[in-house]
Amino acid sequence: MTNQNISTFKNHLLCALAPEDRRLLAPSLERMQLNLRQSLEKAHQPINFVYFFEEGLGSVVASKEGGSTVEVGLFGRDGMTGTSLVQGDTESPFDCFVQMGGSALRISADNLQEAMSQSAALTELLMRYARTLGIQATYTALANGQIKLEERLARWILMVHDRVNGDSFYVTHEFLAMMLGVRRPGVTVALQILETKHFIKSQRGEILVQDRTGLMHLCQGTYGPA
Amino acid sequence: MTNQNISTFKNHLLCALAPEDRRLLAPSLERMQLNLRQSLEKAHQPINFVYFFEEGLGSVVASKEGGSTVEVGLFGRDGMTGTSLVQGDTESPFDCFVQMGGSALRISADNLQEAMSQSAALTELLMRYARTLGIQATYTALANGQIKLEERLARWILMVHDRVNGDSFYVTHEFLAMMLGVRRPGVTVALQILETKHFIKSQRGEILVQDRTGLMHLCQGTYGPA
DNA sequence: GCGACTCTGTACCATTTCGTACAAAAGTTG
DNA sequence: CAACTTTTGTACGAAATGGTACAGAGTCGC
Repeated sequence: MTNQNISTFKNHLLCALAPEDRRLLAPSLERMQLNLRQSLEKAHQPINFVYFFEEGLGSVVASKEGGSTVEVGLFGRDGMTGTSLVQGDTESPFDCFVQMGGSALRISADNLQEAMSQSAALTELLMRYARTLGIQATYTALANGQIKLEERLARWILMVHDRVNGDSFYVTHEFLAMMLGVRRPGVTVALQILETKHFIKSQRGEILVQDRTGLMHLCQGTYGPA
Repeated sequence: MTNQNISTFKNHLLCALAPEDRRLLAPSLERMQLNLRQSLEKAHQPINFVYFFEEGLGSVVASKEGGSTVEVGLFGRDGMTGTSLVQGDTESPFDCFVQMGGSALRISADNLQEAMSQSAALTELLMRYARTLGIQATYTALANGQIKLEERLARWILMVHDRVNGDSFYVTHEFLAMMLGVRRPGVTVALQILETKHFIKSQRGEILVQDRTGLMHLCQGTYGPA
């Protein structure tokens, strides 16, 4: 990667690498713009590139026959796509796309695998992240099975808030409904409830987080061990 | 492990090992009886032993504050406990217990880690299984969010059927309700629906699978890519 | 065989969520 | 500003699920 000061990676994974591992990856990394809704992985299709997010959000979504979907993974500059690859598979059973635009450093699957074969520390770091994302999905299974829409919404808002600059972000009810796999008017009402409790402020296309603690309590431990 | 013909492992993972990897593990393996409801891992506590199931079923369950639970992982002789350990952690955020009694070969965490450090093939095999279990949990997230109780029940029955000898197995509505995280009478009614459709026969404490294909269709693709 | 216990079937009402439709509000474009 | 699009708010009945209670059926131990 040209002209990149390797000590200034914005991606947390790249940041956590030892200098020699950074040097190992750097030449293969290429900065890419992430456009809203851009597909990063398609279910059951070979993964060609892996993206280390710098800015923006990515979603992993699972869908049932008939098309309805739920988000099962969410990441920003704390993470990456392609954890399937990291875990030794060539593809994922789920789709992955850009939920909020931004930028990422991407690397080809081949180059990543090559680098992993050369550095156990790199492999271990990425494996650990793959595990983290898996645990997140497992908590999502718990949340989907056990808590109410308004509580799942609180959980989702927290997860996004963690991965975004500042206390507000932009998203429509329609989109939220897709991610949670619920009815759009249901989201509208649930947001009103959270607003009534003064946990958030919600305007057209925007959500402002006001009380993280309140949101946390709503999640009843499904937010994860964090 | 004494008196164990290493070519006759009943556990699919152990079975899939190359002879030298079997020889590596065999001395550390110890056959244990698995008693109903026995705890194999406790959330957020160090894992001391890993169990390769030969007979019986194990469940990974997640619970929210207040105690209600959902099953997020299910395995039999196809799998093992301790995938967290395999993935480099010392503990899991979820509980694991024996759902149907049987037997397992167990190994201490230390011995397993030692063996993994000596055999890349062993490590890769167990990693692959850890990934499989993660994917199963992710499909559970999809199922919990998108399909109805009677359909989730169908999915659960299929998963158990895959891991059990014969077409019938023993389980109470109460227990099923716990695993699915729903109300007990809801299970009773859902089972009646499946029975009406002639997909299963249900008697006191027993479920007999009659039509896998029918059950599969009900799952709407949440059963997994299988 | 009797009593105790476990498991299942059923009922009732409350709550949550769905499907759908439509109107109001906010933004965009010409 | 007018027309159009997008987003949000609201309403209504239907379906799914929850909480709870209780009766009947099956099983077990004595």
